Amino acid sequence: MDATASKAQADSPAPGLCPNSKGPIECAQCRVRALSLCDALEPHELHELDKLSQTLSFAARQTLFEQDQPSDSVYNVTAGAVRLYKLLPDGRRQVVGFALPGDFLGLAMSERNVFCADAITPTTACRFSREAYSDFLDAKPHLLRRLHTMASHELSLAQDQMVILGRRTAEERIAAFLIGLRNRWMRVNGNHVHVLLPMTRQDIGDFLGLTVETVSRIMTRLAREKCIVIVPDGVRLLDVARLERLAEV
Amino acid sequence: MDATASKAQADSPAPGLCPNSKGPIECAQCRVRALSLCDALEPHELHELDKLSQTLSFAARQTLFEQDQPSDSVYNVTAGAVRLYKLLPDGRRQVVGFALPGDFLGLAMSERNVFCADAITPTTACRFSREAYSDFLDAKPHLLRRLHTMASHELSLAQDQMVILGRRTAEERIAAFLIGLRNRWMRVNGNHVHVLLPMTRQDIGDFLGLTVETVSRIMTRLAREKCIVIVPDGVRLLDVARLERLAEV
DNA sequence: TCCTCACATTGACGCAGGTCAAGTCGAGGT
DNA sequence: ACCTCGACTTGACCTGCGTCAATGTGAGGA
Repeated sequence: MDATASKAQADSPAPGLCPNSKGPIECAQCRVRALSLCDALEPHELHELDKLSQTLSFAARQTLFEQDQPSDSVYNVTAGAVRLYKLLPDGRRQVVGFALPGDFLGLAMSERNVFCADAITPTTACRFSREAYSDFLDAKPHLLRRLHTMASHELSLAQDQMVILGRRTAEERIAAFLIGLRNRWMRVNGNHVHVLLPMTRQDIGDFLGLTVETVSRIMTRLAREKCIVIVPDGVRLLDVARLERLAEV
Repeated sequence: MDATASKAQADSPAPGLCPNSKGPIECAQCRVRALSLCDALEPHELHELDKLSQTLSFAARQTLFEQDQPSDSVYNVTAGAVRLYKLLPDGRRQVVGFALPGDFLGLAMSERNVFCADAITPTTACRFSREAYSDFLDAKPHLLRRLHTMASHELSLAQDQMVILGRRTAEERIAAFLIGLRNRWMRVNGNHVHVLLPMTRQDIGDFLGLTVETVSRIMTRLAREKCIVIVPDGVRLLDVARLERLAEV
């Protein structure tokens, strides 16, 4: 995850990005292609795409883009983890999602970003200018179709999250979060029980509509009840069946 | 709103629809066209669309479609109001949205419905078979683009709702709901202060993650504080500025 | 090696909103 | 005119989670 390149960048919200100007990785060799939008493309199209994209590295905490700013780019996350959140005027925060490798940021199709995005861990992403991306889409209706399918899927996930936030207890929220994240990591690294949690408890709380303290208490309780084990970089799931029962849609 | 036709139908979840088989209204004359997906079409395309669609009437409480059932149709609501909701196994309910005239149901692009939809008031809607609709889309990339823009917008609204559910007080939720609904009705009927509430308090509660009692109490309080007036079919907004401050972002 | 600082955990206590229980009101049916 | 039934309101009480405060922990820096 290219720590040295990331290290060179300021740990500030100022976007001091570090273009690798299309380093060693070509779209055709991309590790996360099968997970992402680009999977809809033919080899010759991937080559076109190569020329439009730029590989960037972000240090932990570095901003990809900020809410309400003009949205001039779209991104495909290739490594690391990104948190997406909205801020209220008084500082309350709602995390609307976490982007993992293979996830696409730029479904929004609006002039300005509707949320902030910043790297949780050192992260690499493919950047496309919105203009080039839009032209490319116009030329490839099947890509647009795939994009629309992805947006529909996102919408459905957002609605599931509405159920979680509106109608579930703290314990159910944590269970749903762990199961959901496990299923997403499985696509990336295949692991069924070891769930990486690169985000802080605060991030989890802001995603689930809970406080840090509640997240911590519930996780401790689940651990005490032998449902999970808390490990340095995440949790190991012991009783997946019980968690799934709690998370049950 | 064709009460007699609706009346003939069972007040049950069984879909006993009443096709008007394209009665008096042609797409070109449709009152809600400017608000809806179809606005992206040329006159000759509207004529094509006519042949694919079917106008249906639904009685209050009648089901348009149910969660997890195969999704064989998409709808464009032309009159009335529809509630969209998800059910948890234990009966808890989360309303994920309300569809008003001009709204499109069928962005989901999935094999099965991801939520239930039923009419709140007598409702009319244009129905398209998903197959015909999908073929039509394939032939009209600009329509797909418009659809994708709509889906993106929906996604953004769903994320706003996540903020409401995760990080706002009961009073702020009600204020945001009233302001949001006012803005939507304005597009339909132009009224700035009279907000129709065809849905029950229970529906509002299930949308905002509150109980009926809390919805009722907060509305009474806002009325006592001369912020709104509760009228038989909805509310009249007296202090829009204050509501907007409460609802802020 | 020790210091620092952000993150995490834990405990004591408070309150917004949930729960339970009466009413009130109004539209439809007979 | 009366009855019914669902929607709405209101009050009294309770509780899950938030708040506040103290403490633990471990990675990075001097």
